[in-house]
Amino acid sequence: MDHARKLPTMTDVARKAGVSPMTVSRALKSDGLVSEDTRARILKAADELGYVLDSTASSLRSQKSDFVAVTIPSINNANFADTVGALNEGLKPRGLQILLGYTNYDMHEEERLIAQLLRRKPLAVVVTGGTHTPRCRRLLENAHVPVIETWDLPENPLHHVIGFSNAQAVQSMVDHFVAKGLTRIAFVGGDTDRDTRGLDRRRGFVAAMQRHGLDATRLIAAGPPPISMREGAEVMARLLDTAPDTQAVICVSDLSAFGALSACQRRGIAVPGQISIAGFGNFEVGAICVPSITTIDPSPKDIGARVARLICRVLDGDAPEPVLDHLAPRLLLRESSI
Amino acid sequence: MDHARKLPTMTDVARKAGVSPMTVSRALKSDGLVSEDTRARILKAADELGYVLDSTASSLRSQKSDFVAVTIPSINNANFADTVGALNEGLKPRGLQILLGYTNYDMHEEERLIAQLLRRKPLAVVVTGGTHTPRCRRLLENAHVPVIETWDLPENPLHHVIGFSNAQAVQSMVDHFVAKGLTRIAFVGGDTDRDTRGLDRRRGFVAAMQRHGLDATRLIAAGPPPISMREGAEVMARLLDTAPDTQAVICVSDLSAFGALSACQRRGIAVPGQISIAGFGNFEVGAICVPSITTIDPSPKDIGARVARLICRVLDGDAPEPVLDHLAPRLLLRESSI
DNA sequence: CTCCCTTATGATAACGTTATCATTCACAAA
DNA sequence: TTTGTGAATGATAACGTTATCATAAGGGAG
Repeated sequence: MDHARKLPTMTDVARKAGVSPMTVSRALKSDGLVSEDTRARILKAADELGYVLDSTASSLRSQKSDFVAVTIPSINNANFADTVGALNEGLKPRGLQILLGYTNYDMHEEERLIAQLLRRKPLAVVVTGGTHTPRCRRLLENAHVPVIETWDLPENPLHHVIGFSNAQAVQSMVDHFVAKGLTRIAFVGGDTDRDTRGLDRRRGFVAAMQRHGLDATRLIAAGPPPISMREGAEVMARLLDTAPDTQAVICVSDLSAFGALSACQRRGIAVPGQISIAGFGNFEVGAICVPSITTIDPSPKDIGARVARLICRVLDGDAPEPVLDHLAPRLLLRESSI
Repeated sequence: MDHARKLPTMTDVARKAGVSPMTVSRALKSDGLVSEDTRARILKAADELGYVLDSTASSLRSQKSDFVAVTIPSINNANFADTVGALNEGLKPRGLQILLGYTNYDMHEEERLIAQLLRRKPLAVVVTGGTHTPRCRRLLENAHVPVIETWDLPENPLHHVIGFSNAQAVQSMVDHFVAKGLTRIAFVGGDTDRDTRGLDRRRGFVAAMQRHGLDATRLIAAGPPPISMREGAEVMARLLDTAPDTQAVICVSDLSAFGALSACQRRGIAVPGQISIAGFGNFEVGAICVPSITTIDPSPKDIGARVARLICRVLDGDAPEPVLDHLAPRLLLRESSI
């Protein structure tokens, strides 16, 4: 491509249409303050020149961007993707553009990313989770921008929160199994502090088991996040070897739960006949597979839609108080558990 | 948050550090032309003020952004997510920022998106697929920016191409089944022109069947894209009712293939005993499920990595000629097919 | 016919940074 | 001593747009 050639500017359009640049600016943003035939002439000139507005200059002069910065742990996770997708849909009518970053489940990467994203002067910042490095918190506080923490209930919220308690959700799953008479329950998930949501789920498991006076030591580490189907299968195989009397397995996500289910199928272990399996996240695979997998639905799209609505409210000057939107994920009982 | 307060600028940092703004600018980008103690003083002042560089102003003045615009059909597709993830990794060392947009498998939405993204003056534009609206093509040509089409082999490339022939890949799958002695083969996929890659796969199926002198009319429409596991299951149920003598099913993606497999399992149909199933994309679910699903691996991460490398080369002034990187997806034979 | 108000347009300056050229100073070579 | 060289820093202007204020033309009320 010819990099050398200079792109046409508003001044070029103005000259061609026989008006001032200011009138071009007004015409392009449908100000209503331009006569119809002038506007038509300008649009025609712009089209013929192949003119494209320079958002950079526009943002600099008007001192406002149309960016919303968003960080998620991984792009390749249907839950977070659903949240971002719904957020994107909700922001589209306003012409807002998402600036997406992946932290790779790493708080320091999040810090680096936030520092980079803040340079664009986003209108709002949406982060996944409520645990951040001190410098990351400082950066966000200094930015004087609305911040929304999601997928979690932080102890010390930075600002707005739209999330749920991961620990509580898993406790409800434990309660359900215990009510069914199961006592030898294992938890499959990560044990590093990288995936804080995963750790919260694990904590919820331990707390609930202890509350019921049950042994909470069947904790199977599955390595660093993301914990995929493959890790779920490997870990389940290990569990079947070391603790074959296990009655139920709660997995940190539906993906690892599906892997666990596959491992059982390969060994001819009946699910839920011999062992019950549950996941987290209501991924599609868990609804379609045979048997379908009991899970907890955190409504990722709902989170995204709510974030979008909150951002719109804030931009309208509404919502002066920090919002705390505490969601309650639903338990979905399916075929994989008795 | 306090929106009113003005954020500190380079001038504020300069005043505090007792230097000129120009020196601050140099110090912040590690120009090497600033003495060590001056730089230290400046960084300290910047930190104390909570200063964050304004990329908008920087881009405007230097007339170059650090954006790479990327459009993909859907955020919630592990294949495209893998490509974007690898692309992101490859661009990170250069400090480039991906500007991501979702076309929702709609060429007109792609056009709208490209028009919006070009306003940021991206350094390069990466699109999925090789079919675009005329205006979209015009926009990209006028932008004087390197364009890379991926996941496809366009007939009339805009510029660079890093992709493969979807039709050819499916033909190799048909050839494999025919070599195994199967003749009554069905294709499950969309029939709208929205998902052009899906249509190409369908065309490849028809062409290969005809080449073998076989009946190519077992084409099962699965509605508009994205075609998910659920649609795969529904369509398979329909196929088992209407054409129970089908020996093999090739699905437009592993997701629909997994849905088809589940439908068979619910009906007690043996896979591959009674019917063989194949997918496309090498999604994780197909590798883990029981039986694992025969598929074609388009190496999404490889595509992303290659795109990143090409962009870096172009930015280095290398690669004056349009690059045509023709990849050859591999056939992965698994348990779901004889 | 004047006055005021509305509508359409223009002139000017400014957003925060950096490209570019200019200057200063120290120090080595002649 | 003069001259040359390089390193460190500063002064100025410019990137393309739009906020703001100013102006001109038209039209109805008095």
